[in-house]
Amino acid sequence: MRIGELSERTGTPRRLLRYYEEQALITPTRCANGYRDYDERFVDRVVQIRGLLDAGLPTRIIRQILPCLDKPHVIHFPDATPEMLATLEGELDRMNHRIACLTRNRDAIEDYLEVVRQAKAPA
Amino acid sequence: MRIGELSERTGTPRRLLRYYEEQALITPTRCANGYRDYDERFVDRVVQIRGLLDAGLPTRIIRQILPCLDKPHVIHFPDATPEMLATLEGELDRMNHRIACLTRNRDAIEDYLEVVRQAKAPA
DNA sequence: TCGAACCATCACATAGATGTGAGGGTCAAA
DNA sequence: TTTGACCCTCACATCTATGTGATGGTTCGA
Repeated sequence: MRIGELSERTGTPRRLLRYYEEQALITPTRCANGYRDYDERFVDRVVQIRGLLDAGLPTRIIRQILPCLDKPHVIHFPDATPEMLATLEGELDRMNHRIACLTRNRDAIEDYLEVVRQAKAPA
Repeated sequence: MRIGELSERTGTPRRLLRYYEEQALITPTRCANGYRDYDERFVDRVVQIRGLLDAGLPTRIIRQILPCLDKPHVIHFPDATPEMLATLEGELDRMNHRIACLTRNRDAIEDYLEVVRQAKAPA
């Protein structure tokens, strides 16, 4: 599929699809005429990238963790250098912090909304 | 306490403590000489702000949710306008998405590391 | 064959969080 | 009283993710 369709199906501006490519997060092939050519798998990939960006991860980190997220890990054994693994463990840590922080605050907001609703409903 | 101590205790550059104030996330009092004066509660507050920023929330949103996170909700009933509540529900939603996305990817990274360790250990 | 609707690259602009430094007060301890 | 370590307020710089538009090529149906 071409960039326009991927853009529509992922709700992502074309500009950003090109940007993600520039950041080496996705690597579409090219048609004879130079148009980018994306296969189906890019849909999920892009959604995932956007989710991670939205969660505060920079492209630099996303670029590092994306290869680990493809189903058959087997292929990626060789390129797992010790520094790479250390980076990943560090990111894992930071992600856990993020999750904890978000969860804590989400729960607090939920509590708040709950209390407010209680106060309004019986009025 | 003054800005320097708060900075050290929270690991936050002074510059940012002033920025958070400018963004109305914290409102320290002032000493007679113009120095900012923070009480104990600002330590947790700043840590919380940083956590939320790190998790991808902009100051604009953080400013809105912070008041809901103080323990006695009771005080904040009156200022809960319908739009405000709608905003909060929307943010709740986005936070849940973020949490889901982060959790999914964290688990995937964990799996990956697990597999890599399995492959290295018995070698 | 022409126009609409795609696509390409390039470049400049913006917004938010943060870095850095200039120029200048305050205050306590030597 | 001077020095060093604080503090203040600007103001400009930087980085990352985005917006926007200029300029031009490709394709396809009227």
